[in-house]
Amino acid sequence: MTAVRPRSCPIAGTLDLVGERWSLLVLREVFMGVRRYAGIQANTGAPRDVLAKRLRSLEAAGILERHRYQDRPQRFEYHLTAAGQALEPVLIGLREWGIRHLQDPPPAPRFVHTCGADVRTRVVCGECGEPLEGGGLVTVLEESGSARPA
Amino acid sequence: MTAVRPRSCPIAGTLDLVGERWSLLVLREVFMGVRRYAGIQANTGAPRDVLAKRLRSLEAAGILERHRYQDRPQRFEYHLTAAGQALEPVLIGLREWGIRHLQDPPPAPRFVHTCGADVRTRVVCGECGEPLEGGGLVTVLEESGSARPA
DNA sequence: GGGGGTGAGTTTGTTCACCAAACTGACTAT
DNA sequence: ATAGTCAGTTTGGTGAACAAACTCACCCCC
Repeated sequence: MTAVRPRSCPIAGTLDLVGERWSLLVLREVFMGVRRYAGIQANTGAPRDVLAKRLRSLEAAGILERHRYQDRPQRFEYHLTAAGQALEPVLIGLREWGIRHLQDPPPAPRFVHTCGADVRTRVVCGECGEPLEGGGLVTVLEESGSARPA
Repeated sequence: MTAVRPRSCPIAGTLDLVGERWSLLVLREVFMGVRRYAGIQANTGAPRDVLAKRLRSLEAAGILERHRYQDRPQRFEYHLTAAGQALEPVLIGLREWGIRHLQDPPPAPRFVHTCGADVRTRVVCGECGEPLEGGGLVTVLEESGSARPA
């Protein structure tokens, strides 16, 4: 029996925070400017109790901030923190993949540059900035020091 | 009561395929060159039955392909299709976010350029290629035609 | 002041997926 | 013959998700 030693890696860590069923859809809405409970609930379809729980956990993770915009009754808006904003490439990556690879791509909310064109993600070398189009990428396993081609 | 009309969008569609708890971790392993059941199970920690289910659904989604590498007993390896390869920016985006924003970032498997440097994602304009560093991005809601700043 | 509506949840009861652990079947190694 | 591996499948229990109803604090309008 091979020992089960789940890799602790930043991908897993990030998914612990935003990898649950509704979290990224909640973030999609906030990115689109829908900041209040009712709108997020209507546009995602998340059950109300689950949505409340997700909003709390995204807040606890430092991804959303809750701002009171009225007292009596207290009402809140959810805003992205800097860390939340930094999830934009993930959402855009998911969107881009869906547009290209889903069997029957649904209409896509557009994320557009100020010049009017759609944005897209690109994987680049962190140092020289050169784009990697599938090739030239190697994964290195830290624990063993061995490298294998992707 | 606001009517619940879940947005059908490519982000949601993509998450229907890879948004479940273990799917992206399975893909991480395959990207890292771990292609067999036992290795994927050990490195992700996914329960065996759930892993079997996820491998089937990723195969059905056209993201993985099952290749028989021996008969008697039949044994399989899981390989990325072109569509699966195209999820690379999402994984790299999650990894990059984790490295920068997790409270206590775990050691990261490296995704390196052939020049030896870590890769990263960049959001660029699909047309002019100009990088967008947080600014200059607008979300357009197709259904209403209204635009709001992100 | 009574009736209807909204916004943001919480409560309730059921169903379902996840989970760990045990089991299977076909093999290999000693 | 015994033990071990690989790739699952089966089993039974538990927690989470789910839909629907309910709550609470308001506002509006007649």
